[in-house]
Order: sequence, then C-alpha cells, then structure tokens
Amino acid sequence: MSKASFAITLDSFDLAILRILQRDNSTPQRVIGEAVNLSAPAVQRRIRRMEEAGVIQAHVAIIDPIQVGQAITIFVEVEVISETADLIDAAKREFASVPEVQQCYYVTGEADFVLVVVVPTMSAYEALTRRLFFGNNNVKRFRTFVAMDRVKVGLAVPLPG
Amino acid sequence: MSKASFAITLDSFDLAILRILQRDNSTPQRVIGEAVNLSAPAVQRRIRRMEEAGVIQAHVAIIDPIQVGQAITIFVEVEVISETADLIDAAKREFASVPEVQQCYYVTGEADFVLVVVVPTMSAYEALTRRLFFGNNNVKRFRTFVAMDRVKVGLAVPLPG
DNA sequence: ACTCATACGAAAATATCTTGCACTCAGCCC
DNA sequence: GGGCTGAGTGCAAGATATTTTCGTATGAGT
Repeated sequence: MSKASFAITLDSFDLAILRILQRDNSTPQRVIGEAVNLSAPAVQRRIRRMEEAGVIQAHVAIIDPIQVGQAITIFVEVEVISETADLIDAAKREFASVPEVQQCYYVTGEADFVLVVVVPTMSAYEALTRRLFFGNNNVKRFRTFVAMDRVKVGLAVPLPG
Repeated sequence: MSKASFAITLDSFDLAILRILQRDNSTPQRVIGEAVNLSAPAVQRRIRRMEEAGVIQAHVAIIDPIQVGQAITIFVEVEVISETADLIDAAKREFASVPEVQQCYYVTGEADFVLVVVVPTMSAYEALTRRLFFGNNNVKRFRTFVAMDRVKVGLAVPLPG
C-alpha cells in the first residue's frame, strides 16, 4: 500500500468531477470535460491527483447481492464487555476480516460496533453469529435487525457547492 | 431508467469477473481476460450482459468523506408510530431523497428503519434531525450512534465459489 | 444429420487515455 | 516595471483500450 493520502485543496472543478464520478465512473473524460468546461487531459490530471491524494479511494462496480445469491442484509449492533484498546483493536481486525461483514463501524452510544452483514440464508447468519459473537467472549450482547427492504444503498458522499 | 433486471444465470467466469470488478472496475478487459482465461471481447460481452440484467448496478468512484469535509458518519435507528403501508412508503421516499442519508434500510426488530448518515458537523446533524425526525409526526423515537472509526466500509458482496 | 442458438477468438475499426509541448496567468523577488 | 517560477491549461500526436465484425465451434433439440 502506498496511498499517500495527504490533504489537498479541492476547487469547484474537482468537486464537479467527483459528483460525476461517484455516480458513474465509466463516464469518458471527454464528456466530463464538456460538463465542467475543461479539456479531457485537464480532467484526467485532476482525477489522478485526487487518486494519489486518497480523495478517490477506489473505482468499483456495485453488485446486486440478491442476483448473486446473497439475499439477506442484516444489521447488527454489538456491545462488548471490555473496552481496552487491545480488545477493541482485536475486535476491529476480526470483524474486518470477515467477507460477510460488508461494513463495520466503531461507534459511541448504546452499542460499540455496528455491522452490516450480507449472507445467503438465515442459517448462514446463525452460523456466523456462533463464530463471531458467541465464539468471542468479549461480546456481551448483540442485536439483529433483518433488512426487509434496501431502500437506499450507496456510498455517495454529499458534496458541498 | 430502463434497467430490465430479470434474473440470469451466472457461471464461474461471470463470478470471477465480478470479483475483479467489485474490487477495481478500472481493470482493463484484457487483464481481466488473462485472469479468467477469456478473450477481452468475451469479458466485455459478459459484463454488458450483467449490466443489462442488473447484476452490475453501477460503476462508481468511492470518495473519502473526510477529505471532502463530510467528516462525521452516523447511524440512526428510527422507530415509527404507525406502520401502515402508506406511511412506511412515505417514510422510505423521504429518507431516500435526502443526500445526507447515504443508506436506508427498512428492517424488522426493535427499530423500523436504520440509516447511515454523512454530515460535515454535529450541528448539521442536529439540523437534520429536526427536519427528518422531529418534523415528522410519525417518528416515535430515534437513536443515534456516532461513528468513531469507519473500520470497514464497502458494498462488496461475498461471492460464492 | 441438420438446424438453431449461443458463445467464442482474431482482427479491424473506434474511442479513449496519456504524454509532450507551448502557452497563460499569478505570485514574487529584484 | 522586468523577469522569474510554478501551477495549470489546451492542443495534437502517440499509445492503449474498447467495441464491432466476422468466421467458427459447441451443444441442444428435432
């Protein structure tokens, strides 16, 4: 990994480019250029600069989980027993390493972690809970919320301007 | 939008292609072809087919929210008063229409909705709660979890095989 | 065995991305 | 002012990538 990720300043051109890319990154640079009033090479150079600075973290395809047999999305709130730095870091590493855990946040409030889990069946989820929660003696309690509808799903960030 | 989204069958080539694309969709088709033992046009045709079937829903750039000034990620569990179909649909539409609401799921369990919210400041979040929750008389209660660490963030789906 | 549908690879045709170069415009120092 | 420097631009050419075309192979159904 060589993601430099030092902060850079973004002007309104950059933000306009980001707005387009986070909706559809297969848009040709020529088209982006027309939209923001810049030449294609200028757009290209700005994109590269933002990639190197870590503003753009990745370029990915979004896949419909249902069509690949991962039909169930589940939220889990996890409460741990001990919040020492070591144990928290261990929990972070463990949750992050599980492919079924799509997202994991360490949070304040009534829970310590919130997970978004994607599994093919409820029994797969049950197996996962055994491994991840019952099998971890620092987990005090967890609460499960099964998604009936994925009303809005994305990672698009609201951009100023 | 005319996303047909009828189910298609995916073979192991398709899954291999998806695995690559959901990690880096800027990978050239030629390189994908080498990885999965297919020619570039064959890869291309399979990608197009999966796009048309809705298996691939979008191609997007992932942006670091912190570097664009949206530093705070928040989870919200929302409980509503009345769960009639009309009111639930209205809530879905309202939550989905808000740019700060990055994700919204309609769930079973102790809450009815779970939201992932991205905002620049806590006061922006407070303003949002006024508008979205206090300003909606079908919202019974909501609980806020502020993310201290985005341990793992993505929409990658675990693929069988 | 024949036909049809599907999918493939090779190669040609397009389109896109990338790079080199010359230019402009600010800021800054003498 | 005059002249320098650095950042950023557009244009044009060259390098890659994508898309189309075309001929062929495979397998299912008749």
